[in-house]
Amino acid sequence: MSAPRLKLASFTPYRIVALGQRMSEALGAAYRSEGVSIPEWRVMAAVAQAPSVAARDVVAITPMDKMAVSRAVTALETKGLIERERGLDKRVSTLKLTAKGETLFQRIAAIALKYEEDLLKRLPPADRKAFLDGLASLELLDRAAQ
Amino acid sequence: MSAPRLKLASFTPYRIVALGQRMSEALGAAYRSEGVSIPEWRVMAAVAQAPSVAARDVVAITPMDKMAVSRAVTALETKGLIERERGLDKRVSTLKLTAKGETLFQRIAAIALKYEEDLLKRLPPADRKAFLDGLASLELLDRAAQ
DNA sequence: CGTATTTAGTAACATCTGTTACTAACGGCG
DNA sequence: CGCCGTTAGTAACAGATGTTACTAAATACG
Repeated sequence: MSAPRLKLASFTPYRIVALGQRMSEALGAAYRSEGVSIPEWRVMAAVAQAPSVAARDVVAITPMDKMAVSRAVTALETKGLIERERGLDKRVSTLKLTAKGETLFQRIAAIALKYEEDLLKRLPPADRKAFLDGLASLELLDRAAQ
Repeated sequence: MSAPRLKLASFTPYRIVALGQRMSEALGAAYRSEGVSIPEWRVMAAVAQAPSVAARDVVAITPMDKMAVSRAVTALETKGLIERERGLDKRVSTLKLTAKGETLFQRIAAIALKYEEDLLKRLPPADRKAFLDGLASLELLDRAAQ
């Protein structure tokens, strides 16, 4: 077989990245209109799903480095959406959403979940399962790769 | 049914974005070591697959805005990887890879294609097809959405 | 204990990216 | 031809992001 020539439109990693960017863009409208940036939204989501985590845990859970998390937390605190509490270990602060933050999170989450639902709903159930399974496999493989 | 609580790890758009980022990261090593940035690489790929395109076409083909393309083209020209040729319409320059650029492109493309192959190879053929079909559907749906 | 190493988080700087507004060139049409 | 709207590309600024190095606190261990 001839040397396959790389075409962007059929290069899987590129397609996934591009799709992800467009989804980010589409969802971004939901939280940008609420005055929340992407990294801030990620931190909110991470904290919402596991209250009282530390910033370091957010780094472990999300694809953000610790500086990005630090900045997002500072911004969220300024906006009154998140609280830090210093614990025994004086280096770490545990994070949780304020009431205001929780309300905002729920509002954005509802939009996000609806978006996901609309997207998946149009794939026939069998295809949907196949796709999600494939996604899971790639997540593992990619994580394993070098 | 209860209000589904958003969890990052099971939120499809997030998973796709995160996977894309990790793939970008993994592939990024290939061209960063050659002194080429992501936007530059995208421009090279776009030009390689359709020589003599104009910058505006690159904008149409890739998820980059015209400023990003402009900067990448300037950088690539400085590095001697790409050439511009002013045509009849003096506003547009057609782009093509130099010999050096072509060589570099092929070297990076080989790594990229190998990466893709390794990734897909581990999905059973049926699953692979299902996944790629699903991906295609989502690309369409997302494009159609609002 | 007390010194050495590690860890959580941030400050400060450099670089990259997005936005707005501009210039030059083209095309339409009176 | 000559004005007007449009298009390709870039300059210049603002804001976001990555990188390096630092501080403070905790742990390791002789």
